[in-house]
Amino acid sequence: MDTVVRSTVGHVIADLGRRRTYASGDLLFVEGDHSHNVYVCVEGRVRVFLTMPSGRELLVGIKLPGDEFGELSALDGRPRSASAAAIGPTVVAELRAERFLEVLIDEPHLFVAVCQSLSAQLRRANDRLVARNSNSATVRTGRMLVELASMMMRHGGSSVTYEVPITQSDLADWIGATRESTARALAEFRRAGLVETCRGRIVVLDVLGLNEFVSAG
Amino acid sequence: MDTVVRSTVGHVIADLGRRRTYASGDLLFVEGDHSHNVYVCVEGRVRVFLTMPSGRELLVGIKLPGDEFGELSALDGRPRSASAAAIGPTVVAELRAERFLEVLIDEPHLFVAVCQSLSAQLRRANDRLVARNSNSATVRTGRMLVELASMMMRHGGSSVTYEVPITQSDLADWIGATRESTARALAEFRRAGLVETCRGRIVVLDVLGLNEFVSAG
DNA sequence: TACGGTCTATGACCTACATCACACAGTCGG
DNA sequence: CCGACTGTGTGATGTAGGTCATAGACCGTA
Repeated sequence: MDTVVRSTVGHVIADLGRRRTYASGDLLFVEGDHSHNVYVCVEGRVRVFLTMPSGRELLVGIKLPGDEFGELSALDGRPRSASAAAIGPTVVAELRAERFLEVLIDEPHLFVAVCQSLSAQLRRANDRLVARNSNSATVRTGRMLVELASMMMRHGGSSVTYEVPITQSDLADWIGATRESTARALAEFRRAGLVETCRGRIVVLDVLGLNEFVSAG
Repeated sequence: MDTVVRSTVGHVIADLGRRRTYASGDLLFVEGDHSHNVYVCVEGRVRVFLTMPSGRELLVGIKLPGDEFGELSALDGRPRSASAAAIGPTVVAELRAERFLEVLIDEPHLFVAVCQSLSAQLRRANDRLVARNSNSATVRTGRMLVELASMMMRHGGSSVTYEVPITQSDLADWIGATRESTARALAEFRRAGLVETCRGRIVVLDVLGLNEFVSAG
């Protein structure tokens, strides 16, 4: 039920919006921009991230096909609070804020869906705030890996092991740690036989085990 | 304009809701609760906070008269993501989620306001995430003090110096640091002649100076 | 006015992590 | 096949800030 409603928002944007294609790494918008379009991911993946003064990035979400993003600026008209970039070749649908709002006003049930999406993001942000303050870098690394593995699962990963296509630098940026700390955490997981690492990707051999590992201590 | 719209949401809740009075420290709801009421602060102040595994708290917002809160659970029906407690004697209006949603569906422009409120919270959460990763405890302490002083200003503080009625433990919990770190930061500010400290309150002698202090380095 | 509770202040550690530094392994273009 | 580049793996070292310990100030209350 929930997903039906949510996908409807995506569908509306997909139906009314203009298709756009991006190559890997292309930026859809950048933190501070005064653009107010709203997007839905149609094909591929989009990463939404904050840039810290140090220049490092901090992942706030990965958008998969059907997920909408960029609503914040569309809703309140303020500058972009985050940047968005394509992970691999990606197709999105782009809709102007004015049109988006018109549709929402016409269809209050879509408004509920949008609010729920915002709520989910807010809950997630709070979780991360707590995680950052209470978990070690190792635990955060493991948690993020489990999360990414689950995401792969959701999107057609069928094997028992999950290949997460990501560099250690990205992973580090995303959990708010250094590349080195992340590498050390991965080394720990590797020694425990939970993951394998190679250039550009991490293979989670035992998702449950990894989850256990970072839950217990 | 923005505030007019926002206050309307508050007014609706205040008009339709049931008045409730709380004493200092009383809990309105607790993280994990399955209640779904939405609130507006009518008189006094409410602090909304997360509880970390360590038992420490983390402030996510202070609600002043006119501010609504508790919308998340009302909107998505999920358990409370945070706890809310009265700071000093407080009056709020409480409205059932179902009624709240009915009104929103009837009045789409209120929906926009709610979305904007959620957006603002999300932006704020992101800011804190970045702050936590890039600023020292001292800087965060100072920033929070400046913010609290401004809040006092907004609410009738008229003098050049601002008395922030808060214990160091609370301040520490709110910025995600220990009481000791916060005390040391305050000692630094005190030596610089920017603040004075006494039992249960901090007097900001020079808001601009403090702001400068934590902005520059 | 003596006592328990709460708040402030500060010193002495000690760990988690960032920083720096370097070596090595894929991958790509010429 | 050979640099150049990008990614990985790990040691050495520094440090911010957490933890622990202690002491004094302030406040309510019996």
